[in-house]
Amino acid sequence: MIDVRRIRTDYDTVRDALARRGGALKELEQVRELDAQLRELTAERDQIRSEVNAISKEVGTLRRDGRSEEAEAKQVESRALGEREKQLADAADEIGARTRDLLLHIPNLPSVDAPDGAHADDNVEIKRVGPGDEPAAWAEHQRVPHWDIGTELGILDLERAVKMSGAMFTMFRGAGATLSRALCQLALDHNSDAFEEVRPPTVVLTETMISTGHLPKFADDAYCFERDNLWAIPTAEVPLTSLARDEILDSADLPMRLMAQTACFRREAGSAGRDTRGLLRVHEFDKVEILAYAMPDQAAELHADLLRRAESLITALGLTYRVLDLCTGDLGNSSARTFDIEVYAPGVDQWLEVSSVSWFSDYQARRANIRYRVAGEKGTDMVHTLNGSALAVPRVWAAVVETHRQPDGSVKIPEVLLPYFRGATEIRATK
RNA sequence: GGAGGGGUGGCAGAGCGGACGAAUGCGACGGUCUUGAAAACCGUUGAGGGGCAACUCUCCGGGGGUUCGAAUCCCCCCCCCUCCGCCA
Repeated sequence: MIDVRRIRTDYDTVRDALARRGGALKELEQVRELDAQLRELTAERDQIRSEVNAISKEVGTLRRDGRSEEAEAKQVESRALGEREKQLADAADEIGARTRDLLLHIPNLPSVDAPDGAHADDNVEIKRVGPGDEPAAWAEHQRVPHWDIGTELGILDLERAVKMSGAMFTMFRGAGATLSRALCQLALDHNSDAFEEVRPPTVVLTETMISTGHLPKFADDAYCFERDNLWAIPTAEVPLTSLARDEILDSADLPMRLMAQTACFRREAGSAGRDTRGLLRVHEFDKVEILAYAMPDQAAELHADLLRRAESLITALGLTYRVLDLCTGDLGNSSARTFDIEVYAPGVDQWLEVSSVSWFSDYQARRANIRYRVAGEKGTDMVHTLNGSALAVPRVWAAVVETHRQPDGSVKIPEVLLPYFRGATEIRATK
């Protein structure tokens, strides 16, 4: 949520910032109008409440002194005020609810540093490591799509996954499952120097989904257990961000860094028919997420650190990648600035988004009511939240298998993963 | 799932219709004392909204109700504890 007070006091700046990402100007204007009404109503309501409170005190005194007739008269007076108060309160509640609902639908303001642009084509590539998608850089044996490699080596069983769960569900087998697990473990081990490992619930309440900005706007993208009013998380960002919900953190504990490996569930409602083959787009996948709560002046450095950490994993796996600075038009709803990491998968000849490293400023914190206090100082402020995928399994799995495929059809296991492979150094067909 | 007990400030814990934003204790902070510290003593100490301010409103798990007035009474829900049942 953006701050209503900013809408009140700095409307033009807010409007211009929002305009840069092409969003919700109508809602913004409505919020401004409703907020003005709301303040009038609550001021009047509070005035009446104040009178009622004063009268009630008098009634108490009069009754104690046995002057019940005078008390009676005061009660009648107060009763009349009470009716007016109720009208005002109802009106205020109604407008307050509408304001909040609008506010929940307004995206975050982009950072001044985020490049302008309308869609993905306008994202700015700021870095490229490895040969990229130069055709000459890749050998023939690396030009095999991962689903074929998976079948050849018996490490990917999509057919049976579909039998169990339907299209866009996956199953790794044998060394393929080991690879999946090894990737997660590598990511966790790699960040254990600074991040607390968490194993959160993967099914959460509606309120938890609202905090991160995944509801109410994007309900169609998530799986819902209607009978129990629970949602399957699309990313560990959801529970990890709610971990501190409604809490006031001590500045000494900031930045607070958390990481978690979880399954992630996505309905991919808008993308039927796209990337249907293989592991490029699936309904359930494992991911290691890294996340931080910070004070505003710590945020920039943390954002850079999260990106560095995500990059170094990709580098360690020997993959080619590029980093994009997302333009205002392509920014996620809650984000102020996002860097995407895309790895190049030679077998399918595609750049695959494997990590989004985002800074949410205080947008999520305001939704989730997460504040901090500086010891000895008065008052509290909203924290900033940041997060990124350290490693998302299926796409990285695909890129690893395609990149490291050998001329004889086997897949060489990257050195950093060897500790997790029980002595094996390559993946070969078992029969 | 069944029966009973409970949810109050950073923590512990009183209050069960008016003087309660809430006793008391602990903790924390400031001061006195001390070479320094401890102890003792004195004082301060929740969050949020509106208002230039004076000031005012809201919050005692959540929501609704009764009342001139609710932490206190009534209804619904949630959570925690104990016992029983079931169970990876």
